[in-house]
Amino acid sequence: MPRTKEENERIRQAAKEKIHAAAMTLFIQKGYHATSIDDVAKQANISKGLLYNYYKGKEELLAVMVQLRIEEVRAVMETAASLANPMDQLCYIVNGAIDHVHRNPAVYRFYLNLQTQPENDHVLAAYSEQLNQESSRQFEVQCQMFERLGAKEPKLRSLSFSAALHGTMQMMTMYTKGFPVEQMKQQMISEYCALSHETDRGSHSRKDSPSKAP
Amino acid sequence: MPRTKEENERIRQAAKEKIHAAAMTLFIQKGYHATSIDDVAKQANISKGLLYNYYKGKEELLAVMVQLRIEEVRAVMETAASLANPMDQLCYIVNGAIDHVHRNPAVYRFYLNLQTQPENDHVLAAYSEQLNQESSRQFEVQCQMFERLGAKEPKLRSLSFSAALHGTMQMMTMYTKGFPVEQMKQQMISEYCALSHETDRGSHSRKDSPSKAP
Amino acid sequence: MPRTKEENERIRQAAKEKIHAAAMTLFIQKGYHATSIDDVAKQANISKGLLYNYYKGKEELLAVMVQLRIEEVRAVMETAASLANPMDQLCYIVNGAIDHVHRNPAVYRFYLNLQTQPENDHVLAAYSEQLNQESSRQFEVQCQMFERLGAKEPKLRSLSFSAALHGTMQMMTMYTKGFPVEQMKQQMISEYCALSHETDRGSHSRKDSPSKAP
Amino acid sequence: MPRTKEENERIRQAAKEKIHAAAMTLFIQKGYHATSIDDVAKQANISKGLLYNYYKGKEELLAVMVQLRIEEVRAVMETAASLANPMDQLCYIVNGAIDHVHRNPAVYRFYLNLQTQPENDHVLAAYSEQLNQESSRQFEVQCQMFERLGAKEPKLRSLSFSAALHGTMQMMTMYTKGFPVEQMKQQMISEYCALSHETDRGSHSRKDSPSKAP
DNA sequence: AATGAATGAGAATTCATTCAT
DNA sequence: TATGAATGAATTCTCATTCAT
Repeated sequence: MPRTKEENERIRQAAKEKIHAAAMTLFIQKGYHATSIDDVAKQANISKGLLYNYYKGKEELLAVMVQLRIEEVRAVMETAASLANPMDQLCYIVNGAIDHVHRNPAVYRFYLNLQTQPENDHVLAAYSEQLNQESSRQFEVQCQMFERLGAKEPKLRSLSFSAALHGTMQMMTMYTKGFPVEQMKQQMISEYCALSHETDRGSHSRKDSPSKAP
Repeated sequence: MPRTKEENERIRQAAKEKIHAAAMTLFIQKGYHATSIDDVAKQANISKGLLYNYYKGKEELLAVMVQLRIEEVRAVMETAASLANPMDQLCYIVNGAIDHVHRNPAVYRFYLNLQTQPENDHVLAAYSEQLNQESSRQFEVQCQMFERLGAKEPKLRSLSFSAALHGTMQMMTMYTKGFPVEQMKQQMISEYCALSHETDRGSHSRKDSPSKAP
Repeated sequence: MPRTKEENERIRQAAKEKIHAAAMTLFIQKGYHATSIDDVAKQANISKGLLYNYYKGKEELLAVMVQLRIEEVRAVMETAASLANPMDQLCYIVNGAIDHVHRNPAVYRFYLNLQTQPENDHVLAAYSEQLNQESSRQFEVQCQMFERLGAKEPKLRSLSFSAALHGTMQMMTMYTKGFPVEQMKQQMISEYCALSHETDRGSHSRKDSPSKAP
Repeated sequence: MPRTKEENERIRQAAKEKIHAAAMTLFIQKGYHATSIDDVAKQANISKGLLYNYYKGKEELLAVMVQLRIEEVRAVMETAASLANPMDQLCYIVNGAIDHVHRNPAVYRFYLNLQTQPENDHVLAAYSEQLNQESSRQFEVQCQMFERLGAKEPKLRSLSFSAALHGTMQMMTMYTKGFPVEQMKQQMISEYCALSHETDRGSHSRKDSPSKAP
């Protein structure tokens, strides 16, 4: 007697999940190029053939990872956007991003690595591009937050915020031990997530520093 | 008649230089993995065999690039360190770094990619590590600059500066067109390269933001 | 309640037939090598597993096709042989063969392809051989027809007839459109299926053409 | 010291020839599908890698064979066409074709096998098509020969001739031993390569046999 | 009888590296 | 010094076949 449709579906999903998890582990650990399909199959405890039953090839495994990442990031932004006021929203972003990298630096490292792939690497460029596009989309949302916050030049402010945030995360992946996570978070928050901030500093600001213009 | 020793040496150096330039061009353009030795030899207009005469293999070509990068960065830091006052020093760093990325985003992108290589990629990890170590060294020097500047928490300040700087450069490699380079530079400068800055802002700082504590 | 023996058998036969038809369609369409077991199962709307329940493997599907072909050809020859006079017999063969190819060139093409399989292809050679043997058997029967027809050298005449017939069919599979089917048929018939023929032409025949010697 | 350009070229040509010969031997012996690249390399006594240095893949080896075949066939037709009178031309074709198959039945068998490849086999169809096109081209030339010979319906006559010739060759590949080669050749010649032929037989021809109509 | 998940052997292809010249 | 022919290990991918359910 054959298995029921549902049971098969369950088995399929479980296998796909197992493979995907194995790929993710290895890609993050050893990198995309350094991981062979054989490695993935072995890690997932299945045969190469089965892997190909579920995924078209190595590239599709990466595609799935990228897709999931995009959804993950989008979810964070949506949660942030749903918060009542822009201060909380930005705080949420800072905390979420930094905590996430803190818990799992290799993951951020992996995606940053992917995003910095040379544009002419025909295998990876597409995924790099996808991640970049998602970043752009987030950036738009962020700009609105700074607008609501009353920033004089919300775009510039948002860019500056993103730079500081990603720079911080980048550092975290490189100097894992002893990184003053909390302090950096606090600084980001006091710098960017305070309503009064710009107004306060406005009185001292200089003409050539538009985002902090008086 | 045979060439003189000097001439031979000159020829060797020229050849090595040609090869190295070819490798650099291609690695940056297509990435390390996507570039084959054949590609490099062709780009350098020499034979594969000759390439192996000068370099032990593909990896050594990368090693040379990393070495040169380290020297380049070190030179910038030394020049900066030689300037009279910390404000100028930091200004010099900001301008140098950002202008450099602005002129050639792919180069920064390449090295950032290398630096974010997974730690278990046995081929690339060593070079990634080297770059990271050099960054650490720079960081020490930077800390001294902030110390001389009178920063209350020079280490934290330096870290924050580095984060902002690298974050900015990272963004530049991803959104090349229309990036407000000058504005971002000005902001970095007004934020970090002013003596009065911390003092000024000290009066508004909050307890939970240690780096800006009075 | 369980099915009766007969019903079971009926189901089995129906399934086998379905599978075999699917295989035949695909083999003829795409060729034996280019058709996968998966393709066949899908075309037959059954599972791979069931296919293996009925047939030992891909090769057996081919064996069945070959067997059926042999029976088909044999039936034609038997019908022909049952006709009253050799003229009708040969006419029947010509008409039957050419019409069949005309209606379905791909089928003849397929079997011709199989028959021209290199002898050392261990998978297909056996089937190629079987078809050839059947051809030999037919040839014997044909020879008798030419004998009854009064041909001077029945074997040679039969060979010539077979060559002309198979040559015509071969051409038909290669130039489907615009092939002068009826004219070719008529020519074959007037050349080979007339009692008077050889006698008639005998008067002009030359010494070096033994089969047409008076 | 490197080899001279010429020497390299010689080496390259020799290797290509060796590979091509090996491929040809095996393809003819075991068939295209049953021959692996490994087989070819082994037969040629070289490494797989070298094979790929010279040929893009298995398919290109086939392409070369097809190309050579086309040239070979074309050369025969050109020589034939250069003969003084159509009788000699057709004689030359008959003798050339049949002798060739007689000496090497497997070769004709191979190309016939290729030409009868199912049209939907995407790998082989293109080559099958090429051979067919070349056959068409030859057919045109042949028609002119029959025209010069004064045939009433040169096209039909040419088709009939081709059918008889290819049919004969087909038979030869299937019943190698004891095939009455010379007799068949003589018959073809007396049937098709005689000026008087059609006129002679014209008196007996029947209405329904257009190519032999008076 | 029926299913399709799972296997693994085998095929094609790439490419860093070596070596004879 | 300089060349490029030659190698073979590593990798991706396919598919006939098995087997638990």
